[in-house]
Amino acid sequence: MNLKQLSQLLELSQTTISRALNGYPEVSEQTRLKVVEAARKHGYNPNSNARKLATGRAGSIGYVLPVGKNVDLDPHFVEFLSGLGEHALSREVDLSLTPAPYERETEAYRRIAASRSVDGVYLSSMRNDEQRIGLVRGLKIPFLAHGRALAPADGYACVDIDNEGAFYAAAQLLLQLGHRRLAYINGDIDFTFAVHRLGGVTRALRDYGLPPESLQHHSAAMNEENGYRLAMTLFRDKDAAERPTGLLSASMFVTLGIVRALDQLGLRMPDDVSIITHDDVFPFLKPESFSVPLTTTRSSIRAAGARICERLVDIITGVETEPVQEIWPVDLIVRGTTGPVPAESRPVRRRATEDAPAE
Amino acid sequence: MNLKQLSQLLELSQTTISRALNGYPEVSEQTRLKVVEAARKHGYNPNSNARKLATGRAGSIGYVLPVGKNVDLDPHFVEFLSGLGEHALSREVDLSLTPAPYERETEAYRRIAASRSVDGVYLSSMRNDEQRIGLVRGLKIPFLAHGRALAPADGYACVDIDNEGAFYAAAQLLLQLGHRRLAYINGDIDFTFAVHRLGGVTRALRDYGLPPESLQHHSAAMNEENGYRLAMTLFRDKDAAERPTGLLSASMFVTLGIVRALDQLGLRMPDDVSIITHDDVFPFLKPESFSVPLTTTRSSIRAAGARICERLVDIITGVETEPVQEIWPVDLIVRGTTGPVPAESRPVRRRATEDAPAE
DNA sequence: AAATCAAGCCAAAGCGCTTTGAAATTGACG
DNA sequence: CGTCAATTTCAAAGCGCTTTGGCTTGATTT
Repeated sequence: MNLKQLSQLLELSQTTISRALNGYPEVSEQTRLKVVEAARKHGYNPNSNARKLATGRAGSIGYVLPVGKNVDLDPHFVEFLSGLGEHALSREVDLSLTPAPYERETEAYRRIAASRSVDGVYLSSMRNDEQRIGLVRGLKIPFLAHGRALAPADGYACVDIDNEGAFYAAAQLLLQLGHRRLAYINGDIDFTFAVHRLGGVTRALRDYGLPPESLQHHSAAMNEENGYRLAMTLFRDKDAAERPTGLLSASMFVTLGIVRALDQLGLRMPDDVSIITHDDVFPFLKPESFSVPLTTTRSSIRAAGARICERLVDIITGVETEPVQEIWPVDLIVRGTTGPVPAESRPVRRRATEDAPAE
Repeated sequence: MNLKQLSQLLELSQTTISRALNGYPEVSEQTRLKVVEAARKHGYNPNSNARKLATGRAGSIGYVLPVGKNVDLDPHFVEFLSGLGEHALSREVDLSLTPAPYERETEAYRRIAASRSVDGVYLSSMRNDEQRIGLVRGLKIPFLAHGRALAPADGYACVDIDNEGAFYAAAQLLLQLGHRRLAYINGDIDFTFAVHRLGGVTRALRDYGLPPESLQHHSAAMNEENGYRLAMTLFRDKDAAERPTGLLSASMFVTLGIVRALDQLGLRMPDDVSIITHDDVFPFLKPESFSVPLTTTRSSIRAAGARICERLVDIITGVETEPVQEIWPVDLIVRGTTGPVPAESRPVRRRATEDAPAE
């Protein structure tokens, strides 16, 4: 059943039917009711492709899905999607995923732009050498970034969490607890979130008068395996006086690996090592799900998904005009994996004030 | 730049351009080259909506994304998507996600069907009271199921793994190792995969002459929390003679919880308890990532995603006509969490043959 | 009673592509 | 040189919707 058939059935013009169904005022309430009723009864649904062609609006937002034999999507993507989907529902938009290998991303965006198959896109997993912002802007696709680029620094719309502040706070807590030998198992440093987080940690060190080299920093994909491997290099065969006492971890999957390594080495949290982990909020694995409940920096990626959908629709519909950079604060939640530095590891004091911040 | 403009530029008809670009034989190789070159140079890409309208083909496959405040997408969905996306790339199709709360699923499929926004859909998370197969068949949307329904038993196309066989094999191994007090922490029994798996376990018990009641069976959403909670009810305050010695787990997240509980209770794998876990293959958490490497039943959900894309496209294009039910075998991989039943738990033998299968 | 106006409806022109059926061009051949 | 078939190109008719601009009404104003 299409518009023409329905119009013949009701002995009304296609115009009137279309207007009645789309809520235009030029049609009497009486006819509208009749039309709506008939449409429902005969199961009429407008052909979305015809509508898209006529209006130029796609009614969907796009995402270029990175694929490849060795490309792993972020496991938190399901949570992000849940949030996005929940909001998309209320705005009646669909989500269109265009798969593309990293090397052919540009091409994918060009096709999306030229084919007008979506009204806007969101970008995520921002990299240090981010090219996409300039690209999609040039292609005139409305867009919203999840995360920030290093350059351009502003002038584009984004939603991001305060990664710098979060890890500043986390490092600060460790320092306040007396820890001086810190390590950070970071995510892939090609991504800006990892750079920002590292920046937060080093700023905290600086504030405490510690040189940046005092931090043992490792960068790798955020999975259990790397957590285990890097924790092993940090702690195996090290005696209490030299190994780190405060450890920052980029994700709970990483921390799973760290915990396995510590167990194996007979090190305990927080007695031997204090750990703070970033938690994107993942219902299948919670910070309480660890032998010792994790102290975390927490920010719901699901909420971010919902917000990104909301704002992207606003940008598309012209409700939001100025490019706002929305930075969310991150909670630091103290649970069981943080505690005072172990006695035998306390730095030898020369002056009584050495433990205090440098300023 | 649209088709008309390009045709004027080249002083050729729109017909010829369209044919040249789409590889029809009615155009000389010489003109085709000229056209393709000009299209590339001027960045011409056909408007996808116009094309969809004209051809009736959407060039995308659809999925109804379950959303809701308390709805959690399966974390393995990212892996499934990776596989799907990888194959979608080679077939040049996009993936369209239509969010819908569970109660309004039917409506979503109806809209998809009437609006012709996708060429076909795949269904997943098949439930016992599955309605969707009849629905989409009635709506004449080409479809492929990931997983099987209980009814109808056949007559529809699907890709599934041999859940029954996998858990038969797993239970059998435990029985062969002498375990007689088995427990199974299953996924939500509303889903058919959980029913099939339970069926496999009970069949194995039957083959060994054990009554179905001898299995302690728990069903719950597959996350760490439930794994911990249910393992606690199984093992806490139970002495060695009454607690289960063989345990089956529906997912690695569940097993994380089980392991935490066992650690806390001071029970060891495999000395006190043998465990077999189902592994969908998740790069962020591998069976080797446990203090004791997990014995698993393994089947790559990523491979399933790729295969489902492949077959769905075949179904849409008419290459596949008969509804094939494709059931993949599942590997049983023995690692460290399985071993012989502990001595003190061995059943008192009355006859020497009691350990052998009943048949 | 004529003039004005708003309300309600309609015909028709797009949107940008594919595809049908016919026309023009070419080359081969008697 | 005319004929026929094969090759290459084209004009035009859709695909199913939205939207512009105009046409009828019947009511209200002057």
